[in-house]
Amino acid sequence: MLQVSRIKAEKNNIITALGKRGWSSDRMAILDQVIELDNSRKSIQTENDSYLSERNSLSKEIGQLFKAGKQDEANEAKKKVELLKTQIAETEEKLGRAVSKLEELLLEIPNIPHSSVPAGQTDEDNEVAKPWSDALPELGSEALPHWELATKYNILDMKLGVKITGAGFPVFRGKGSRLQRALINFFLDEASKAGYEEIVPPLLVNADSAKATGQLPDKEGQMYYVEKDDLYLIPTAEVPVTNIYRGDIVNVADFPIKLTGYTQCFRREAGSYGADVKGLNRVHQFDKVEIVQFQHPDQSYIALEEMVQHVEGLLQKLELPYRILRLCGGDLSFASALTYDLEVYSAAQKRWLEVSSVSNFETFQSNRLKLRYKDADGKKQLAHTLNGSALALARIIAALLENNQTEKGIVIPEALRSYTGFDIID
RNA sequence: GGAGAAUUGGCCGAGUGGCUUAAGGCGCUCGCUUGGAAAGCGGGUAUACCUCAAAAGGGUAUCGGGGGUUCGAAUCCCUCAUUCUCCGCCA
Repeated sequence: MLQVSRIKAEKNNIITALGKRGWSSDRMAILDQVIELDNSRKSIQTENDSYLSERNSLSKEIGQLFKAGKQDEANEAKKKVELLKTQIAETEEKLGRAVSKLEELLLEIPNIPHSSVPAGQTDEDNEVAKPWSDALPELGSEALPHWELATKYNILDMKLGVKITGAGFPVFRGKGSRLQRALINFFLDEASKAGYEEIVPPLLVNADSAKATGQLPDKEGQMYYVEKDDLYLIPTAEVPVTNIYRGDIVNVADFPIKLTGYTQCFRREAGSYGADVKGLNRVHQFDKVEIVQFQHPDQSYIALEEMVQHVEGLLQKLELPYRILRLCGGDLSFASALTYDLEVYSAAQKRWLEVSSVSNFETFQSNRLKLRYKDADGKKQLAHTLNGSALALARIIAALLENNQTEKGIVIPEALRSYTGFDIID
């Protein structure tokens, strides 16, 4: 959520920036609506505060009059307050309406893209920030996609998931299960080495948390919801981990705050079926290690690069061909100012699979979180938040299975062998 | 799940309708004092919003959350949440 003060101060910049996201000039009218509504909100509040102030001083007077035994004067004053109360009820209702309408409008405005974000509408327009310079792996014609390899080696059973739960809930078994666990431990160890504190958060969150990181109201249909307890299953560890600092005022000296967490992630992905989402390409439940940083605004873009490098390091150790995309304005998520997607080449499917998305949200999330720090002058400022997948398992496994298939079986990359305890799946 | 008790500032804690501008203490911080330190003494020490060109100052709200009663609520009522004790169930 953008701050109203920023919309007022930087309206023209914001118009340019939203243009990058493909906003038409009609939609830009919302900015003026916000400014106008905020001005009227202020004048209503000023009015209301003066009524409240009057009521408070009259009430005090009444108390003193009663004590002095001046019943008549006291009753006179009571009548005045009686009138004021009607007035207050009216202005308070107006104020409440203005505040909620303002918030409604603000929730419709996405984050301002960073200056380096390329213009463009769709994923076709994303910029390849770092291409894969070597030759892409070529497999023979007998190469199998991961869902067939999974059956061949009995390490993953999608049909069993259908029986137990429904479509999109994979069941890993045997070496597939071990591989899963190995990757989780590998990713967490690497994050710890990079200075991230490990967190095991709750997998269900309340509405306040979901709202603070932007899942509500924007992506309500994306989350599984437990009605009886009014809780949401997390779509990513970002939600509970980022909310650790909701409402906090931290010390500048605490920056950078670096957290990592492994969780299972649950996404309804309503209405998506077809070849693109076959096997592990898109599932309702998957495992992911997430990295999160809270940063001083001056440092956040340095941190973003560092996070991308961390994820690159993981892919290098797993010996997977990857490329890095800088998302264009149209493909950028609602809350993000700058996002790098890391994609891994899946040799059997002959396509790039997104395995990580690393973003700087600047103050967009922290404004909802109310996460602040005190600057050198003791003034409170919003912190910057960043997060990235490091990494999402399902698609990594898909790529590992496909790219590493040989006649003898699926070869486990060197870096993982101490975690898996075996070097081939056969 | 049932019964009872509780929730006050960074922390402890007083406060049963107007004397609260939330006492007192601890912590933190600044100053005085000192050769230096401790002790002592004095000051400061929540958040959001409004007002003000800015600062200073002023106003409003917040005593777990929400709602209500009242001229007036930390205090009374309703409701929800959380914590503790006991019972039940349980990996």
